[in-house]
Amino acid sequence: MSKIMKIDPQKPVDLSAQIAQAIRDAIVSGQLIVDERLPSEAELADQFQVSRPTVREALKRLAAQSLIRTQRGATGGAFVNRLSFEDAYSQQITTSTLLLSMNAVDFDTACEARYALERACAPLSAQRRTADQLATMRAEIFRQEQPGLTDEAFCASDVAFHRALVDGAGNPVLSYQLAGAVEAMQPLMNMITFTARSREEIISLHSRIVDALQEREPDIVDETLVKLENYTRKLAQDVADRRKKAV
Amino acid sequence: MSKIMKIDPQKPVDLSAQIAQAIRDAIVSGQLIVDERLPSEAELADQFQVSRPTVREALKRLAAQSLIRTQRGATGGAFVNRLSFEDAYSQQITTSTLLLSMNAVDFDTACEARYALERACAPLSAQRRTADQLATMRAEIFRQEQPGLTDEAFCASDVAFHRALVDGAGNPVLSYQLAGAVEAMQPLMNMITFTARSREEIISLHSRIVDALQEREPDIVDETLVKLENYTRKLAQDVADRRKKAV
DNA sequence: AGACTTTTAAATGTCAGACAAATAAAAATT
DNA sequence: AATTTTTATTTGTCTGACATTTAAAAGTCT
Repeated sequence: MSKIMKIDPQKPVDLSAQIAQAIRDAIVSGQLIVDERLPSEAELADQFQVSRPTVREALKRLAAQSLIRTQRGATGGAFVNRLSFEDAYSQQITTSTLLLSMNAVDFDTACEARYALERACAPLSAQRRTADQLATMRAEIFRQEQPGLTDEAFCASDVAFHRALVDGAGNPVLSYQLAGAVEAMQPLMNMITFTARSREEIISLHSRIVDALQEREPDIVDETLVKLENYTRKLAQDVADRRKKAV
Repeated sequence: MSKIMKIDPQKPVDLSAQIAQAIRDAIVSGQLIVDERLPSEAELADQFQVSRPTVREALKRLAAQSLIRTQRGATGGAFVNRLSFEDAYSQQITTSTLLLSMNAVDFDTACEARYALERACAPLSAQRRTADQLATMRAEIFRQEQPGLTDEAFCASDVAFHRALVDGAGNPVLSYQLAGAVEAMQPLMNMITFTARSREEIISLHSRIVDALQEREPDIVDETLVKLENYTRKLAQDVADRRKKAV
């Protein structure tokens, strides 16, 4: 392999991290292309003048970022992985969720971002939504109406509803970008206890959204999302208030 | 450590990947909290009944996802890492960039998503922008006006301009979410050759945006972003047309 | 007693060497 | 020609050892 990748053993950075960074740089820069095979672990160890276990550790770093996949066998090895929308989606959700919880992001901040971004989809979703997506949204509304549904399941259904709404925009980049925004809020939403009355209100707003999408009326989608945001914020505020009172 | 984490050696998944997943699940679920120390490598090897190198590989997977950080020494070990906005930002940019390039996402799709999301920031940015952010945007406009600036530098300045615009919304979750959208397009934008005339037009639109932000006029920000999107798309289309002609 | 230096112990980082498991391709067999 | 077996190569995992780092403990000096 003629790709130029270097590490500096004098640097106060672990060798495995340096090797991983060098390979990542080669991937990001296009020097290593999708499905291309990397040299074997033994060859990489030679090239970087380190031991094989150190190379393995570097490769595990890359695998954890979905940048490579490995395969055993005669024609095995490490290959540059095509980062799929699915992988990216999943990473996005985990990252967003941790980001919010670890940094104690408050409900209002998260809610504001989520609805701002979701409303950005409204025009495209009104234009491009498919019958399947409408059906998904209606199925989720139906689920939300079921008696005895736990709050957790209600929240999960809410997420599914909004995902279908976002997917209606027919832009995979948008769907990916919004994956975190919508799903990261689930833990925060799980703090809310949804009374029969609040569920009814949310379901009513969901229905209005799906109707407006069907009729291709983005303005109504947008203003209903605003209403939904305000209502959700109020519910969260009620929870916070009740907590203050209980202390 | 009383945290329940299990792996199944019969599963066709690498042991190190399973161990990493078990620890990640414990972090995501809140069982392991920020700054908490994990057991030593030797202890983990005991607990999971694997060798220490296998534990190390698992820990490298987690480190690559910024979920843990390790430290040598008597009181060293692996600690649950607080995922910072900076880390998340950086990951987001890398992921988004690779996603677009590896999946051959076309310019229009990426552009559409980016501007839809950016326009979602307009009302908040108009409301909350600071003098610093305005100054940053004006500095970037000044840079863009400089003669002899390479196209690459022009694109980088464009990114910096739009980042300041997004940061003006004063919502860190929004800034994080949009990091990918704005920066991932840089490689795509780098394909465009900006003539003096096109730069002039872009700079003019940038100026109008920053003026509208200063005057807190979100509608003008919005419609100018639409113009910018259309103009950018046209430039990219011109490049594509020229490529077709050259074949 | 306080400040400074040295030693200690415990952890991660790296290495060498060996064997196991998986896998496709080549060779042998039917 | 189709099927089975063998081969070669790779990754996956292990054992064992040593190096480096680091904070804390112990020792020394003023």
